[in-house]
Amino acid sequence: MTPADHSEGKWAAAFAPRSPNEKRYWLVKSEPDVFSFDDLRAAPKQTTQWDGIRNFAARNFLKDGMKRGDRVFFYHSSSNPQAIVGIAEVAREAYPDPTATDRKHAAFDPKSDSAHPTWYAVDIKAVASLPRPVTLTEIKANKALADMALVRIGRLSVSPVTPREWEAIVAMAEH
DNA sequence: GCCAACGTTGGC
DNA sequence: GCCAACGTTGGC
Repeated sequence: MTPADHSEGKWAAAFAPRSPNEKRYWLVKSEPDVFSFDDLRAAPKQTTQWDGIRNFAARNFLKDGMKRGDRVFFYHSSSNPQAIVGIAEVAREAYPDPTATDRKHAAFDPKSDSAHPTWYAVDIKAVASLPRPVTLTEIKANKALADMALVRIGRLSVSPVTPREWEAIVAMAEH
C-alpha cells in the first residue's frame, strides 16, 4: 500500500512534519465495560496493545500521526458519564495489528493481507488519571473546544487534539 | 460509478 | 432502547 496523502484536508496538521522534540496530542475512545482506564493502569507495565481499529480515518491517525512519547487522552464512551478520565502515552509506534489476521479474533478481517497490512496497532501506557473526569457535556459547552474532532466527528475512535485543546481540558480537570 | 441496504458507533 | 450519522457492501 502506498502511504496515504495527508498533506491536505482539515486534519493535515496531525500529520505535518514536526519540529525537534515536538510532542503531539491525541484522544482514544474505549467503552469502560470492555476496557477502562483503570484496566490500563492495572495492566502489566500499565501498557496495552491498542488494536482492533477498523476505520480508515482512525487508522491513519494511529499509523501516520502517533509517535512514541505523544500524549493521549483516554475517553470513556457509551458510559455514564461519557468523559475523558486519564492520560496515556504512546509507548510503541504503529505495527501491524495482529488481531486482523487472527481467525479466532472478533476483529479478524478476512480481507487483510499480512504481507501488506491494512490495520495497525500501537501500544499505549497509562500516565495519570485526571484530577476529575471532564465530561462530553462540559466539552461541548466550552466554545474553545467547538472544533475538537471529538465533537465534530462523533464516531471517530482515534482523533487528534491540538495543544490548545489539550491545555484547556487539563485546566478544566483541575477545577 | 451510483445508490439502496445494511451494519456499527455512540450520544441521548 | 432508540436512532442519527456514517462507513461499507453489493446489485445494477
